[in-house]
Amino acid sequence: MPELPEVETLVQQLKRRLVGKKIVEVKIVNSKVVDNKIKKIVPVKVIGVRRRAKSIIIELEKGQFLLVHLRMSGHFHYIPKGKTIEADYQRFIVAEFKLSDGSILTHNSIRMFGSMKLVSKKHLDLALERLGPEPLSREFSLSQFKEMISRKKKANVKTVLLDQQFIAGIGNIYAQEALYHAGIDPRRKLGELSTLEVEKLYKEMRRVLVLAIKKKGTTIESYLHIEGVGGFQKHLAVYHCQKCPRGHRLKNLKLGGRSTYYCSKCQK
DNA sequence: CAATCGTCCTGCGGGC
DNA sequence: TGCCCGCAGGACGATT
Repeated sequence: MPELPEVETLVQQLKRRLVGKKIVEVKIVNSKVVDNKIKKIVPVKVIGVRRRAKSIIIELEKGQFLLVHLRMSGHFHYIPKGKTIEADYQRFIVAEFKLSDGSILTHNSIRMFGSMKLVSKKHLDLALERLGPEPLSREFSLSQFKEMISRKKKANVKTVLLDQQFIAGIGNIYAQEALYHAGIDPRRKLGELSTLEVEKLYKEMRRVLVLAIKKKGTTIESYLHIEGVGGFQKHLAVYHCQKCPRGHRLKNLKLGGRSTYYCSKCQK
């Protein structure tokens, strides 16, 4: 489930492999996931690659952008010139991009949930305008977080962390991890959190995200980055775990329709 | 205003 | 053993 750290990892890796090259050929296998219009604009040069929330933005010449959302199971595979696509990566290909240096980028998706759209600057801005702040941006201060929390007193803390309009890029893994490390029960209402707890949540949320980026994300089930598997799954405290780091048996409940692991002893 | 539900999709695990 | 049901998950709109 690519969330902020997984998408950030992919963006850094894609940037190194795509920027300055041209996409010379496109093969679209699943046009429900990948916009057919991309075929009409090749050859086209890649200007930049960046991230906003869980979206990858590939900037092309002439004010065109590829807006990519991987949802749960999307990934990329890069094949240098002269190599062939390994059998593992031939499965679930939704699109293939041939680059000007002879390399190939495949976009794969198991669940076919994601999307890759060709958009103008205007449509890009429109698609991203409702997103909340980036938790790791310099502008996202503790005082801003406190102010945001004070505006939604009745909402529960875990659901709000998953709300992309509230804060952008956090998903089911990192919401649960941040809450565990902050010692906060996921069912708590925002209005009940003490100043100290809000500060702890702010700090732990950012710490967990930074560490997860350093480890190139969490590989559980299908996530892969371009160079292999992530490493953060070794650091998970609660997500998909039986016991917390202090050895307590974890509880699981549904919150906002999502499975939620937490420790009733460590999280109050 | 907050929470829940349905929708999109397919691999896989559980149960019979 | 084999098959079928239902769950999982992110975003978004509609509904409660």
